[in-house]
Amino acid sequence: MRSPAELTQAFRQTGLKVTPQRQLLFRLLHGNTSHPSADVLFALASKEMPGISLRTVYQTLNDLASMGELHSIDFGTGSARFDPNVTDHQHAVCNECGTVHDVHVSRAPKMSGLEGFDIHDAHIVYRGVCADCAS
Amino acid sequence: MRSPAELTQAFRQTGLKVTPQRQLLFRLLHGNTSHPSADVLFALASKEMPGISLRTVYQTLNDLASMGELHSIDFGTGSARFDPNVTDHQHAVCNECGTVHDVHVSRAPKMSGLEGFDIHDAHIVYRGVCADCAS
DNA sequence: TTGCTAATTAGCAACTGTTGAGAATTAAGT
DNA sequence: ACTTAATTCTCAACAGTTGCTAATTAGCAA
Ligand SMILES: [Mn+2]
Ligand SMILES: [Mn+2]
Ligand SMILES: [Zn+2]
Ligand SMILES: [Zn+2]
Repeated sequence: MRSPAELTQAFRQTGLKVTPQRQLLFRLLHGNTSHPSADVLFALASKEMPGISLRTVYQTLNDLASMGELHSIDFGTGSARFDPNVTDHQHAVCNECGTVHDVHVSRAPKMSGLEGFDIHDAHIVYRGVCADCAS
Repeated sequence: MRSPAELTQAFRQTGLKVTPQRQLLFRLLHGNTSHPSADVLFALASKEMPGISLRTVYQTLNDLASMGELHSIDFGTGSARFDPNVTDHQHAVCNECGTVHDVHVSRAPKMSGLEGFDIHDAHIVYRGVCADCAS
């Protein structure tokens, strides 16, 4: 995801308005590696801007996602997680605390057993126990 | 997933009863490679047994899953998909028609960027367009 | 075969995460 | 400042799944 300043330009160029609510979310998301849910972002945003609506949070997240600034990922944990890091990487999910960590694989694994399937994307999810929870 | 006959034994040994509803679901699931949702199974079951409850379908699926006979997989398509094939394999999901295909990878891909994470499971989801939808 | 009892079923309400709709507000170009 | 389309907020609706409970039933034992 680009910086709040760059996003401001991008939004205006697309005909989208830049509101205080959106600016706040730009700030909360930029460089955020915690893969927050909409709920968590709503809680964070509410601290700085009481009265902000959860609907607005969803709306902004959806806007960012459809602009390709954000990925919405469903790990099956009940709610979608949002990732401002749209560079190629994979994830490790802790079964104990639910945290999502960024990981990398050396090379995209080749698959077999399916002819003629045009792969657009491959996503690996590792599940297990993170270092913090192991102790 | 084991055969309906074997599941009958396994259920009784666990103190679970084997009802006509469950036997029907055993049959519908055994060897099924379509990764059906609860809804689809409910529709199939309803043809043979009108009046069967969606609740019962969920209950049986949950029982099978907690016995390890079935995997419940969330591909983010709105509803969980159930897979009676519990051997190690991966999946390819078509963005057009939503079908889920079984695929295999030659070797489990090593991840980097995270120390001390105890990996219990790695699941790869390939997304793209299947051969049928490409034409 | 019959009876007992705990498990199961069906039906429906409740729940969670997310989206739809619409009136009031506001960004931003003129 | 004025205009207007976009946005916000509120609240209802939605989908998938689970909780609850009275009525039914499987499976065991007598
Ligand atoms: Mn990430
Ligand atoms: Mn499969
Ligand atoms: Zn952990
Ligand atoms: Zn397809």
